[in-house]
Amino acid sequence: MDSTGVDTSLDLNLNSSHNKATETEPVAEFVAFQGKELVKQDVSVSVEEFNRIRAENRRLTDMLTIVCESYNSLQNQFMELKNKNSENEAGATKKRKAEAAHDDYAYMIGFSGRSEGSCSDEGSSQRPKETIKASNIARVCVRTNPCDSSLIVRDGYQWRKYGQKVTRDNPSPRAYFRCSYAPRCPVKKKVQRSAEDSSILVATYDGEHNHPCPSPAEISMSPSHAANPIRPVPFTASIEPSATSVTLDLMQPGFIGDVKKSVGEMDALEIQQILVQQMAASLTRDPNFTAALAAAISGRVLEQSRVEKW
DNA sequence: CGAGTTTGACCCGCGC
DNA sequence: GCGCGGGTCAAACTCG
Repeated sequence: MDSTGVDTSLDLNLNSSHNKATETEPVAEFVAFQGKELVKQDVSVSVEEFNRIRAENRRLTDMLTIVCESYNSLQNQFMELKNKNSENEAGATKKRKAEAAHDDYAYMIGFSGRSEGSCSDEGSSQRPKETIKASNIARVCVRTNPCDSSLIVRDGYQWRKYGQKVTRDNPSPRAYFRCSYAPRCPVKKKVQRSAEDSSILVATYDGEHNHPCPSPAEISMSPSHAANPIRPVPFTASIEPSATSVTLDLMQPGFIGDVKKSVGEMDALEIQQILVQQMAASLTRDPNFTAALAAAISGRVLEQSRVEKW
């Protein structure tokens, strides 16, 4: 937190004013004067501090209001899409186009999970090979900088790219990754930009890791990560100042189970609760977010105090 | 020099 | 049976 800098500078100013007084005033007068002055200074500093905290509190409240409004708007969009999707499912053909529409729906809400047979629409169109293998498919989307063309989704695991392909329904290439942390880990990951919004990366995880998450030390020991360091916490919130991307915390207790559950099986309240929990947990636990928030707030406070001085 | 990435070729399942 | 498209392989290449 940089906000301590504000207090330090204030203290230094106060001290310097006292020093000036001691140089010019006789001792007796100074003692009496300093007594009153100290009380005055304390009160004014306290009031200043109080006002500062009140302003900070007001700003944080405003920010919270904005976040809540954004969340509500997203929630409304999600409900609309959900309704639309249920209508589509009622009269939908089992062609790939319908499947793609369902995928877009999954993209919009940020994640989707499918357990085998839970999605009647997709289950029939899946290849048998996939149906057998894909007992645990989770989809995660991550908003990234549109200028950034790399198909890298930082989730804390070590991935080795083994292929890339341009698919028919999406102009952007799809990258194929295997978990390289454990030699026999069966997990695969496909990463592709959303066809509708190129700033959204859609990662599809296939399978379950048969090993514990890499520890921070192990991640940092890895040469590839030393060159391109990633945050070692799996699926944690990641907020980049340039891109302002938020990744849902999929390793939260209770979330994995929900990911495995089909979206259709989750009721609105359940989804809402999960989203709220994930948003709150992701924001509060991420040190980058708290640091960025602190920097922004302290920056504004400093700017305002400078303006007030003028 | 080793590990990771790129990319064209190949394999396999599905739909017609 | 054939063509299409997604997924995987593996040699060449890159980078630290």
